[in-house]
Amino acid sequence: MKDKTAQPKRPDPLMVQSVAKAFKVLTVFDKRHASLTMSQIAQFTDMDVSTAQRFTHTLTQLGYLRKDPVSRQFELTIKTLDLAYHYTRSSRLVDRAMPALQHLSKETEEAVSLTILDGTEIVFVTRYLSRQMLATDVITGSRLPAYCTSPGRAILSRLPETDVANILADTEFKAYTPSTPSSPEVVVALLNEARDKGFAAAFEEIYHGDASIAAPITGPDGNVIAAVSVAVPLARFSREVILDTFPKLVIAAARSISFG
Amino acid sequence: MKDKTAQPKRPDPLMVQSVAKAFKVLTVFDKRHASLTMSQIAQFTDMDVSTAQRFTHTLTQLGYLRKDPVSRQFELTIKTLDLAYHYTRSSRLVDRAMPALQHLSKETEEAVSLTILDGTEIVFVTRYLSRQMLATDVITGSRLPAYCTSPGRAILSRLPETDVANILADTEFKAYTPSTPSSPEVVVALLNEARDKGFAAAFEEIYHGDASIAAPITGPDGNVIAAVSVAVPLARFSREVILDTFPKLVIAAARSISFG
DNA sequence: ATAATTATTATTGCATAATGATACTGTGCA
DNA sequence: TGCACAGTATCATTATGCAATAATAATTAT
Repeated sequence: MKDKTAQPKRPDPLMVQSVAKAFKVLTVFDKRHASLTMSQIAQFTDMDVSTAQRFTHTLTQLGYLRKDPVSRQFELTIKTLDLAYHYTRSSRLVDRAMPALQHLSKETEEAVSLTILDGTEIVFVTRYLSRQMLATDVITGSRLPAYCTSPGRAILSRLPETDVANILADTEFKAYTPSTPSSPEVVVALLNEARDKGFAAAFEEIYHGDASIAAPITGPDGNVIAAVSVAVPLARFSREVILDTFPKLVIAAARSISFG
Repeated sequence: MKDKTAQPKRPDPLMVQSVAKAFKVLTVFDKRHASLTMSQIAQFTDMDVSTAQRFTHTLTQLGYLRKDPVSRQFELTIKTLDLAYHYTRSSRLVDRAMPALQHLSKETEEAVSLTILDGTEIVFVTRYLSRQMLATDVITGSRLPAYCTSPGRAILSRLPETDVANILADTEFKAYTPSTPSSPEVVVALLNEARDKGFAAAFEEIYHGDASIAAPITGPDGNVIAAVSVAVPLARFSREVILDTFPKLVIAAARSISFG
């Protein structure tokens, strides 16, 4: 660089571009794109082919991708579980939540979860299924929109109003079912109700036939950090029985997990 | 590069060094090191401090690390679950295994797992716990040595002898309990038995009071690709009952999952 | 409270790692 | 058999990532 005043400055000089590219390659793989050729990877990531060659080679050497020698397609490897494992294993929240989640799982015999808010979504950190609820599309790591899930609303109900407004502003409202809340105003009303009652309830807002009850978990400083929830099928419980049975159990679990 | 004959050639010119460094930073976090300062990261990864600064900054921008503003320590974020989620979600094996695992979970009411061999270890891909078995240290992503686990030996029993010899040569034999196999010879004998019977059994080889039964899952070409297992506590079942009850269920599940 | 020490952040010149272009090789198909 | 396309290997170029270091902030010792 000869004349620095004439050259455009790097927007973020600390950013290692190659790392961002590597994750761009890794995150192109999902259920719809389980296996991809190098040309496809280059295409989807908008990289030059020789750049895609270098990153697929590097990620393969590191063990996060593998290449099928016959079809010449790349796919994620089991090593991708390692980071998630270390995250879960090093989480004090998960450690602290285990006994209460197990207890709640035994009490309710339904699907019990610990979830964390991330942006406009909740992420399922820990899940205990039950013999009545094994066939589910929601697994550890699954993300669902916060606005139309009981854990999401449980967490949002304890956030400052400005935070909630920002999150709802960034939220894409989509009618998963006729019961999905359709606007920020509707959600805010539900949040107020959740705050008043100490728990959030959702009936068939994403999946038909599914209901769930969630309560917020707070950290040592009183701020909300997660939610504990129970998912139950409307095929086996009426709305009244759900609202009479589960909230107190979920609230008790959330309280025992909360710090302070 | 002026004179290429004089310059030492890069051992692997396609390798993107920065990506390897980024994963070195990410994988320094585990249960013992849940939170680390930038200086600690530099130390553990053997990097210069300004290099550590760049990579922690980059990984924070990408969302995989977060920095506690008070303690100035970095930790993994929930976004680390994303890759694992995409891996699990895009796995045809997991898709195919789900119904059989759920069925086996209901039949047995014990901890049912799908595991894959990776190097000398098995990795737990999918786990169904039961109300009797909720408190466990083994979660999705956990790794255990193949040589002293029933899924590990189920898989090893179907591998070519040279592969098995190499894996056992690379294995660190450690006496987790008095029942842990102590040498390759002992393991090979157990593998022969597993091959003969079509399933592997392990009694208290890693955890006291734990037993497990596993059967290998084969791919379309007949090669072993995974194992399905059930873990049961010796507190509730005798050795005889375990060996009489579970093998046929696990073998049936493995068979229904196997391709071809 | 202050000084010393340590850690972190910001900045810079430069060497080389990463880039894009492209020649070469391999594969599939009409 | 020839062609089209994908993948691999190589090369000149340059922008990125590097280590050094100054400045700043935080922690520790007095």
